[in-house]
Amino acid sequence: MKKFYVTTSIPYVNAPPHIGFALELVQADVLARYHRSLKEDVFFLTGTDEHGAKIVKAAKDSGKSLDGFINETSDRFRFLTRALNISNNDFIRTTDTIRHWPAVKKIWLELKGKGDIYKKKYQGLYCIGCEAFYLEKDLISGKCPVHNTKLDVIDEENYFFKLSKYSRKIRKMIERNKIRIIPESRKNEVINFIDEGIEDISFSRSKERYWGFEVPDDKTQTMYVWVDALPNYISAIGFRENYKKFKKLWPADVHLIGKDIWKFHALIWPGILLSLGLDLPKTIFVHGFITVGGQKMSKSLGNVIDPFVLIEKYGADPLRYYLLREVPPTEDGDFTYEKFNERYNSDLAKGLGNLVSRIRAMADDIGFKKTKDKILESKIKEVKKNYKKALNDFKFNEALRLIWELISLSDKYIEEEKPWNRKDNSVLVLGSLLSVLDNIAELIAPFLPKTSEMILKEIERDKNSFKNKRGKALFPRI
RNA sequence: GCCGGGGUAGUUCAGCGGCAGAACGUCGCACUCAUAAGGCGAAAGUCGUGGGUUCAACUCCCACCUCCGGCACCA
Repeated sequence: MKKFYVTTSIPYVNAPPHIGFALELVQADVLARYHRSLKEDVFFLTGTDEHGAKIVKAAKDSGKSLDGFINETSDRFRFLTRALNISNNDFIRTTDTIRHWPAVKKIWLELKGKGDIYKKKYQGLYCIGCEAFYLEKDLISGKCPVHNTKLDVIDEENYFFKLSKYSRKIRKMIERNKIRIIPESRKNEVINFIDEGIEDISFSRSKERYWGFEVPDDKTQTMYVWVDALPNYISAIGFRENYKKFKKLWPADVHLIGKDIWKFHALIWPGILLSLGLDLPKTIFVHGFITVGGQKMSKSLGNVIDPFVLIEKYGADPLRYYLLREVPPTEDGDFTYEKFNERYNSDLAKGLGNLVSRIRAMADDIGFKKTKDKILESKIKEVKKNYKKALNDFKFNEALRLIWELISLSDKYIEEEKPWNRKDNSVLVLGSLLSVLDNIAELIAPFLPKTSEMILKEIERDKNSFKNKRGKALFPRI
């Protein structure tokens, strides 16, 4: 049985989830559900990233205990997967000392054993307010861009990972599509980046300044985010722990990732894997951000879109539909309530919802005879072929567009055949239409799982009559 | 500054040598099974600007204008 291992990034729990992460979850979910429908053995992982100075600060600001804060925020992400009807098989947390920590520790020791981790003096400009290091070029007239204060020059010894040792090999793998990068345009970006010179990367911080796992055999240092967070993709599937599971699932088929941190996934992560002697992920899919009315979402602008509010009001499927149809898969996409309402009304209420409703009502009144219409069936075949191609290329919006062509054709067919005239062929026309609905339900299942089920239930039939009472509208007009 | 991607209908975008396309929105017509939904039709574009190549350019080449992204240790 073919396996399919798909992951999302693990969002940082310094703030509750916003609609941007909902996008990533939903995209990953379509892939997972689609590959399950192909009878592949799918494993879909998501989780949360919970270490770091910013988390400690966010917890302090919230007045909660650190544990309370991270548990609560991580739970919000877990709830989001439920609310969005995400079919993930697992949820990993980087503070998990049973599943995650042993793997990270082993990774550290193996990397060190390979001679790829070494100590080096590091000098940096540190802002106490931000609890972060700054580069000279990011300063505003020599001061912290956030606090406008002088920075401390800090000398410390950290552990570094020999990323430079692997950069040529990584470049080659990316260039030859051994790691396939979607969209293709990003490929140049990382190759360029590598060509500008790759330095070794710091894998630890001093304990006072960074909250995380302690470096083995060094009580003064904690592990820095890269060596802690990136390995979630293997710690969750039993790296050096559950040999059978790991062997089956690794390498990942797709890592979904936002455009802000994708480069680390294409660079540091392969570096770690090469050092460990493991295969590299097959595909890195990079999505864009959600803007709101063309503006970046931010707390200070007060325009952050809370996915829970939309789900509460309209349900998961309308939000899933919007994210998958309106947002270009690998570009930034815009969210406004106007656009959301427009999509909802024109595509879901007046399109799919109305089609189901009119077919069901007529079939109920007039009757139907199970059959297939040649023209409709050939369109279904064509749509299925292109749909498959679209999904292989991660073109979620295109796949949906194709399904909606089928919906539109069905409406035309009804108009031409006018089954409400109760002609001799009306029962055949309605039978054909019910067959189309079966297919539509199947095709939308990865995108709108709940709606798919509802359609199937709505048209569930037994020879000449329906089993169920006519339901209410799938998508009431807004 | 260097590298890369865009600028096509009111809007979002597709097309990338051979009569400018789709969807949504707008307007009109006819219908009534359906969620006042669906169908048919129309209006709507100097394809960023200027030059060049070609029988033919939105498409190829050059220059320019303009918007956006990347140029690592916040994640």
